[in-house]
Amino acid sequence: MYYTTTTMTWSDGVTESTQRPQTRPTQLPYVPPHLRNKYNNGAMSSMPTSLNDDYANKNANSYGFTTESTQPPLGRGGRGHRGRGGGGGRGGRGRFHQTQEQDSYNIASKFEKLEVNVDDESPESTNFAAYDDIPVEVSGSEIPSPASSFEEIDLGESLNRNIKRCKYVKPTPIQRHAIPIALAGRDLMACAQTGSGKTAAFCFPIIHAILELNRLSKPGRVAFPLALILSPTRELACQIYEEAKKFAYQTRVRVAVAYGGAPIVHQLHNLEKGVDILVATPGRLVDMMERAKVSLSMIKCLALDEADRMLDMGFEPQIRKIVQQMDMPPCGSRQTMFFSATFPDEIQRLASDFLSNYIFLSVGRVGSSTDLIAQRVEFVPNMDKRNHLMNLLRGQEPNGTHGKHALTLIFVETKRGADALEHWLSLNGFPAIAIHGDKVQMERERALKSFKSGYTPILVATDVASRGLDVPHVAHVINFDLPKDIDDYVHRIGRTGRAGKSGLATAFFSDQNMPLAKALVELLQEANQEVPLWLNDYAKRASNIVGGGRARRFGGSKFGGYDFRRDAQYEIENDPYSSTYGSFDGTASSYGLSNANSYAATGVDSYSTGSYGHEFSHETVEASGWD
DNA sequence: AAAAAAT
Repeated sequence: MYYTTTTMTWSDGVTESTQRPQTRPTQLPYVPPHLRNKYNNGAMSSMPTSLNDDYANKNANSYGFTTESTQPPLGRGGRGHRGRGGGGGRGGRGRFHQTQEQDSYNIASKFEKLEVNVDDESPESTNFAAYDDIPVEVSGSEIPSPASSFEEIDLGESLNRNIKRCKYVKPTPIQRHAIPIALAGRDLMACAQTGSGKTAAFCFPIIHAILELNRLSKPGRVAFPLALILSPTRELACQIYEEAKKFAYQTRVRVAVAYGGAPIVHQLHNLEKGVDILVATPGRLVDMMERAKVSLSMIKCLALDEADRMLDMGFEPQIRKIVQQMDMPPCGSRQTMFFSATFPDEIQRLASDFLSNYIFLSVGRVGSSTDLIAQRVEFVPNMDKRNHLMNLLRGQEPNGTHGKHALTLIFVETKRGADALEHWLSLNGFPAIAIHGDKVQMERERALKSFKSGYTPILVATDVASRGLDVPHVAHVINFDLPKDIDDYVHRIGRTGRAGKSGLATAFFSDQNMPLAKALVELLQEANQEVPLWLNDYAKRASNIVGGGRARRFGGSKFGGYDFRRDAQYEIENDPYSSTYGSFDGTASSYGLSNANSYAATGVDSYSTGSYGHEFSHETVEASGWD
């Protein structure tokens, strides 16, 4: 139906500088519980509920926000809307789907630095043509129209200036779609490969909204950030922080970062100067909140990067604590945005607890964006891995792939394994360095810097480096040990082939990786990669052993390009209270805003037809090639 | 059994 593919060229704004204060291990002052003051929670009743009331009023998607003053708040913690699950009853109710055509893009390939540290990378190898055929999937109610240019978006004078400074000429696909959604104040679940401009996609609207609020944070003992961005690793938090600072340059919007492993006093000192946007890892943030140094009571916007990691078993309790058990405004009276390259069903289900009537957006699924990455899988028994690796590395030396502009990233399973392999490579004359979570933060950052600069063009890493990290010039990702989870594989190989450049990913498959075989085969097929015969055999055997796994329904989670709500019919049938769809029908009526009304009220009527306004049907699902 | 994230 509306499933169209398109031509585009782009390159993301590659972040280069990571100028951070040097970290020194210091003793942190212990704060006994009775001194950990409770912050007062009031004084926000006069605050607008949406970051973007102004925008919301101009758009078709304001309900739930602009109506806040006269309407009850949306369901708290995502449970509220489920209570209304019984309402409605149309076939395919509350489900919608659309795909849109893209224009061609022409983006300056380099991010101009506003700071020191100039790295003379050139875009000569950027493969623009490889970004043809980027499919975009959007589902949700009343979807804002995508923007084709930054002029059209018009984020205001100072932001426009920064966009020019960054040499962003045209928005990337994720930016085209996500920015209007975010500006409309809507909640969002977005799938896109990191390195596709995601950070800018949520930073620009956040900064814009804060400027519109015209209520910048003042210095004080307790920081009241207006926006919170969460990251699963410290390095990624730093990276986002650096980018956000560039975007907020000369806007008077203050950005601060909070992460562990570095002395908290510096971070606290920075907070006291006033914070509008706080970028944080969960642990340190909780620490600061318990010390009553940060209150989330003023949060208007919450963004989670690498959201699927943030909601996995290890992280979920911390996220729930931050989002649901502290003083953060409830779901529905804040704006919430999730970004990730992969979004498994279970995680989508969890995430929907934190979202209110959200839009699902997926840009660039595997068949398109990872054509840039040539994937190879080789059968290598554990015993032979080191020798095999050495041959591989020797083989790429003559090609000049060992130079500054061609880095090799090797993933291993364990921290000990990372150290061991680093040591062994060094012994054999390969300039390698390891990064993992057992190193102190300073070593981690030093390793990353050494790798980025090409001083040690081989980085041996655990999954600490698998997500979000943007290192230009990674030409080769080697999965020395394959991960257990196919999504981790996706994130790992995503460290290469970035910014429109091509990359190579080699995996060493051993007997232990049997459980991964099936998913790996599916992934390779979807990415138009050659599937070794032996791997196919493994996949068949594995699927017999593992028990015919339909664990990942429709294989849909691979590149996240699949709104799990489409499968909700199962739950609707079985249990009306578990329906995620109740909110859509329910919201419109309980808020007294029919679609027609809201369109009329906002003067946006072009969405009500065809490609934008319609609900998605089985027809469109089939047309889009799933099932 | 493993990695990440607070001290």
